[in-house]
Amino acid sequence: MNPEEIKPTDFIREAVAEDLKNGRFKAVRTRLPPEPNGYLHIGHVKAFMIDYLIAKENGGELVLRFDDTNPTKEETEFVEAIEEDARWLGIEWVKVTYASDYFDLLYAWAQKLIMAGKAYVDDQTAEQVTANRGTLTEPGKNSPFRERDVEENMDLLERMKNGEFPNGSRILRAKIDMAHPNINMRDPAMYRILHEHHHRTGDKWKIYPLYDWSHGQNDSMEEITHSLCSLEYENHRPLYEWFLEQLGVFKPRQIEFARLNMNYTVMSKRKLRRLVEENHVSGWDDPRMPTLRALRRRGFTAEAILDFIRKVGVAKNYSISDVSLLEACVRDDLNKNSLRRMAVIRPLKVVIDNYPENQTEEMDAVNNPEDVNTGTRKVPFSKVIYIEQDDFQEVPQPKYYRLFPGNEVRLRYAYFIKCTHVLKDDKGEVIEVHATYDPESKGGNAADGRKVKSTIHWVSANHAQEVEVRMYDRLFTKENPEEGDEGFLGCINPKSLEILKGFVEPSLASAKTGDRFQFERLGYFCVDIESKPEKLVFNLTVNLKDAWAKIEKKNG
RNA sequence: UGGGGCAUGGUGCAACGGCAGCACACCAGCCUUUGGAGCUGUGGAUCUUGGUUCGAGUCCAGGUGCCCCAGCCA
Repeated sequence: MNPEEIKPTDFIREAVAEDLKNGRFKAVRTRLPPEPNGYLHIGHVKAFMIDYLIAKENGGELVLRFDDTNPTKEETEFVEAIEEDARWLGIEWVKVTYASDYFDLLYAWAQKLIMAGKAYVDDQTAEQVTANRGTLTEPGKNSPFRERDVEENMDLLERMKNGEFPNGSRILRAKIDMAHPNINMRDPAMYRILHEHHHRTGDKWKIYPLYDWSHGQNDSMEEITHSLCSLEYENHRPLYEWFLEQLGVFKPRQIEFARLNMNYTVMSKRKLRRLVEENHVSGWDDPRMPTLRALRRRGFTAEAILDFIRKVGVAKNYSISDVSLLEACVRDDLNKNSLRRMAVIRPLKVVIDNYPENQTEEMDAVNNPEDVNTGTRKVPFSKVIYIEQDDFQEVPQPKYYRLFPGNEVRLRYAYFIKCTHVLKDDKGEVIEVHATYDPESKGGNAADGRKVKSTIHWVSANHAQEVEVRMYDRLFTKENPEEGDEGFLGCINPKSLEILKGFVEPSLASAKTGDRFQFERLGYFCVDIESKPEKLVFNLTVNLKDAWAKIEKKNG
């Protein structure tokens, strides 16, 4: 599926269509404004797709603009990572720009505002500025420096720029209204002094613009028509528009939507960073993380993620999407598109007593029942096989119809077998199951037409390859990890990673990093980046739906 | 208590004054060489109180609940 096939309708698309119809804008240009200070996660995808698709659907353009106004936090490393992740999603842009590309012009615009008496240099300390801002219910107080004349303001700003003053000693502020009910309008800061090296402009600048003074102006300079952002910027829209009106420049339209939240995970950069830095996960690409690199490593496809984003929709409601919808999307994609293989991840040995000692047969197995074009393969069968521990019960629970003493089941693509007896160790654990097979049932159907209730998967002990299987579960045990006293670190799921040694059929020997398969009756798996030909490593992407697990749960 | 925003099944999103619908989840059945997939079906929602209207989830008024804003972060 191509991203452009995803065409939902929503209030933003309606607004854009209206703007085109009534002539407010003649074409559509949107921008993607990531701050290069972290890796992209699934929450970003929603915003990215809104920006990308709305431009695309309207025959417009998307600009990828890195919001690099804070040199203390941003790094080039993230610029590359973000571009790579966005490309993986299939997003296309007409050009890459940086907020820092516009520092010179922006400075000139600030001077323009000073000349118009709309901005001033404030010498108050940060504490004083805060104290004089007022509160939610009380108005603020004017700064004693608010009425400085134009010449002095121009001179001071120039000297701030040249590095004559230490960090924090002065700021440039817009002159609006200290009594405004919207706190963002109480003479917001435009420039702060920061003697910092910038990843692109080096040491040229000693002052850096703040978001409110940079973003809208950059939008205007690039003639962005629709500046789409999350709900928390709704309070900033009056300021966004004020600057543009004072300047008398091209005025884009800002529209806000609810960002993506998901249960059983955390999305904030700060929290994700803690997970990494405190070693709760192995890194930014640990398959349990919600980052795009992690999801990719885990085996999620871009198509599945895009499908999820489409199904989640766009609205202004604060909402928390269900991670099970994401899982449903990836199952849906992988069901249609992944090759089936047999693997046993919790092995139990089965000896077929009446099968010839040194015989091997090659069984025909379907590669993907959802896509006959993928053909078949051969799977070796012999006297000793492994089956899943779950597929045998010495004393069967109600409704359990897999293997148990006296019961007959089908070995997928092989024979019917019937359990005769078991061998146990000192502790009474079943360590070996014995069975007999029906030679007349080769391929999986009995000559006399009798039926079995269950089909189980298997691998031939002598032919199987031992592999590592990493079973993942949700990183947190609580739907909302942020709530409660212990915080998100207090509800990390101790079983979010389980490393198993399993056996896979021989055809998997040549599997390469990134290859995806369905291990029949278990789930979808992806070859990990740490996999080597002599030691294959598979990650669980998502399990198959498990009807038996539900019955078991109901049974208690 | 100032300002801005949002309230529809369990979750997310539709319905633009005219039979409240879709997806995921849930439940039941059919089918099945994956207890997968597929197919069929059931149940379940308009925050509240008034008003306008032949008719209100939608319009109006009041109430309630939740989210955002007092960084020289974005």
